[in-house]
Amino acid sequence: MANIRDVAKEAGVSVASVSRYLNKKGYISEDTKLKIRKAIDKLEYIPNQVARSLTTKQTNFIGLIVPDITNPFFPELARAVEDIALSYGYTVVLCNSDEKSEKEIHYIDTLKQKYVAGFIVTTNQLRASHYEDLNVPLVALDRMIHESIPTVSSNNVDGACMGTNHLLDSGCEKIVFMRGPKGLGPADDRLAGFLKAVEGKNVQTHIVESPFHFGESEKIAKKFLTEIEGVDGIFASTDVSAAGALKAAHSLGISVPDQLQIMGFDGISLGGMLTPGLTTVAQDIYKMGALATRILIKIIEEIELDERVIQVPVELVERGTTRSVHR
Amino acid sequence: MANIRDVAKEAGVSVASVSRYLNKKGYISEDTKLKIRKAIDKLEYIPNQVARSLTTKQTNFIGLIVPDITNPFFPELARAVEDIALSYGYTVVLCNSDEKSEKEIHYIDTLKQKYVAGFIVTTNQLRASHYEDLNVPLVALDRMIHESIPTVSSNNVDGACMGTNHLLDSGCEKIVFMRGPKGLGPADDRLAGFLKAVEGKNVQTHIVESPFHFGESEKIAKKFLTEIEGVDGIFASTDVSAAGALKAAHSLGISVPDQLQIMGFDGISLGGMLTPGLTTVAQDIYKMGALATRILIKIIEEIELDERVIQVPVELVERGTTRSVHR
DNA sequence: ATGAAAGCGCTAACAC
DNA sequence: GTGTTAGCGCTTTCAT
Repeated sequence: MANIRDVAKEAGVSVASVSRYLNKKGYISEDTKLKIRKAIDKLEYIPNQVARSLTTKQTNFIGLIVPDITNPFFPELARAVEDIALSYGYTVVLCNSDEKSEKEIHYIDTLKQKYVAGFIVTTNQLRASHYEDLNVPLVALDRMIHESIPTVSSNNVDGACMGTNHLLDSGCEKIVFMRGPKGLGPADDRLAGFLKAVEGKNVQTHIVESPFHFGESEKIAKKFLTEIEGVDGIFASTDVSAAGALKAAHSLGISVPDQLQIMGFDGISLGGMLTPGLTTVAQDIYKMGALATRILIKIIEEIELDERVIQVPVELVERGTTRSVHR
Repeated sequence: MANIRDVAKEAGVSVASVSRYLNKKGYISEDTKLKIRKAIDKLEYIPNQVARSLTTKQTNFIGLIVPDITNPFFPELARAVEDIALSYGYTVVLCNSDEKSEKEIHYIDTLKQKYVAGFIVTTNQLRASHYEDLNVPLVALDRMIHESIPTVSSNNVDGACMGTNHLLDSGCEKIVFMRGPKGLGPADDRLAGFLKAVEGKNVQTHIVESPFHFGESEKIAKKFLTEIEGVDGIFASTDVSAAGALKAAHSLGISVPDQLQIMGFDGISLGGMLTPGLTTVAQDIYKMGALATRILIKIIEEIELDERVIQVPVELVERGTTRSVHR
């Protein structure tokens, strides 16, 4: 493996020139450029990133922290992040925090020590102060951590409104809203949107808390579907929860969408795999990931940001768990 | 941020002693150990991994290469790998090759350059020679790359046999086997198991090729379900494919399991989310990931391996897409 | 425009 | 046992 010194020798120039050439910094004559290029080709030289990092205190790694890799929403997001990162020459390190703050801290510490270029964080187990002290480029994705940190998320309030209205338009009169964990940004916002949409309307509503987890959601849905009489609509804060609710309905012999309509939120591909297909408020997952990554890279490369907080619009995807409004 | 020199000075010893202490190499007296420990505590010293890597040419990163992060099988595998890796002090870099050999090469090159400790590869876009030249610890997971490379996989042949027999026992007389991509180890093995199981039995069989992708599988299943008369059983090589087949059946108004029984292979949690629940040949995904990681770490740390090729047993999980044998 | 040389923080020979 | 010191491969002042 050739190193920069070999290249310099081969080209008959100094290592400093080679370094300048590599980093496109400072002036070098066309002539030496050519010589260096030739030497690099000949020796098949590849710069050693580790050595470089030691001086620059930076790598081209981007840390992506997700709370639950087995929730399909996050792999879909990760894919987008990875795509964009790759196209800019960055490599993403996917870290699954399992919703545990120790793991999150561990990853942040480890990666920071390794001079990661920045983080994209889709979780918020930690207090905002923890991130603020970080002193490494950071963008929050899906969930806002703190106003001072650039954030890309969906318009959760509007999305939840939209979903609720669709349920209302389809004739629901007794809706259970399965809210996500308290204190979780998107979960709170979706609840807010729901409440806003039902306010003053002629509907009975119940709010039930449920984690973003299939099995739990199924259990919880089964419970309230048996305990509460006449529920004809469920709005779950997440597609995974909606899937649980759908499963619960099936196992109770409740027919969807005839007796019960179900609305999800996320737009993950799981929704299309279920039967009936899940009607959902779809986020533009790819766009969210892509946007967050572009923003992070701008911060890393010290390019001015146009906006620090971006809300990506959502879209209603009608499938089989709701009755068509148009008939 | 204190460095090793600061610690040495604070403790009144040389940097070499501190280094020895850190790496538990060579002898140092209890006395200096104590002094060093104190200095480290006082200065809150954390060794710089990058500097360390520059000399040792090794990091504690493990590269995990998966072909498709949106296929839930791989996140579930990744979770296991990550768990174990973390417990041994390694950090996993999850790379999604998207089944493209360029991306796979890119990741391997990039990470190798960064002195990754080793790779766990669950894909095989590249020729075996590519991996052999790698000269970095490597284990193949789920798919065998080459006999010379330690491998952890499921017993795909037996699993497929088991699944087929269950279909046969449940009364299937005309089975379509949806085989995975040709040349893909597990796909070929599962087909082999199927063929072995049906051999000499009184069944009609059709082999259809389908990628491990929901949408494609659905389309393909729809096609053969309309074209081939009287199919009463489908064995899909993957749960995701099975999910596609189930969806196809539903949309054609074919009732499962009464008219058509479906068997999957993988045991991912998606199977339980569907209605009816997917009967499947379940791999012990967590165990596979854990085993592969332990083996890789042994190779990295130059600990003797007991076995180089491990087949993890599979298990039949009966859910609703097949009729119970026991009635 | 180009080169010499001093680091970056650590490891590992080698000497004592 | 412990210390000195020469790298690891690169970047970056500072001269020239």
